[in-house]
Amino acid sequence: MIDQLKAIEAFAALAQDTRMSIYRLLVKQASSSIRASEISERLNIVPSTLSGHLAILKRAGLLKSVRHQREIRYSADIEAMNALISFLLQDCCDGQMDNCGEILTLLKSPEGQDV
Amino acid sequence: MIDQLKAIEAFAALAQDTRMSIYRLLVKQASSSIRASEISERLNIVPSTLSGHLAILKRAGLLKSVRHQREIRYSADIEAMNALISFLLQDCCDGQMDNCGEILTLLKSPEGQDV
DNA sequence: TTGATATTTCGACTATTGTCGAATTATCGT
DNA sequence: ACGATAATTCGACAATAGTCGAAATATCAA
Repeated sequence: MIDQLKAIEAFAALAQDTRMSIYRLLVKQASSSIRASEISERLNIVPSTLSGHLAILKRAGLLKSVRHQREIRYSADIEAMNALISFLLQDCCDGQMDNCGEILTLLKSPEGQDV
Repeated sequence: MIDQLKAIEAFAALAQDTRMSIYRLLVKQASSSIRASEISERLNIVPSTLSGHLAILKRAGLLKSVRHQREIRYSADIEAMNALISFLLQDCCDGQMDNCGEILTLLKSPEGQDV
């Protein structure tokens, strides 16, 4: 299980508009990774700025990266998202998850739409 | 459904040690609320500092508060946590939630423990 | 090796954040 | 109305964060 420090680092990484956009772009693609330069073009972020944000997201454990020739390809780490959500829920209602039943019901539906 | 701006505000609220501790304390209690002064004592936060943090958490929609005589009682808004988690998952894997199946499996188990 | 492309590091700048003590506002009991 | 208690607002301070351009590093193609 993830600890509070690690969770805060991940939330901080997501609590910024540019980074959230990067992360969501990658989450959307799931397993298929994207070149840094393509992210730069698609979201209109200058390379040096992007590089900093990618480093923060990666240090927070939210992204994985693989060097592929001259490019570096990034992808979202879905397991990390998993761990983050679990952290939020872990002590929820002091273990009486019945109280949080609505969350589980919601999450079981495919789109995750609201009640 | 919550939008990115609102989600970022919530994540930013949670991305800070003192606030995360406050939030987790309240989430643990679920429905039962806690006096501000009690939070102050239990987490050792000076009142003015606590007040600022509570305001941030509340503006982010994560807390509810009720005045009760001279005291103000705070509680976690579980629906908001719900919405936040849904936001993270909403475009996950471009709707092919099969790819994120592990998350759902995990969340269906009572404690939310790791795989 | 040279030139081209992809990405990162560095330094500078401004803006935002977290903390506290002191003063203020709100509510109560008498 | 008065004094006591609960919580918030305000001002100051140091610390951190986000952005960019310029320079540096890494990898490839010829």
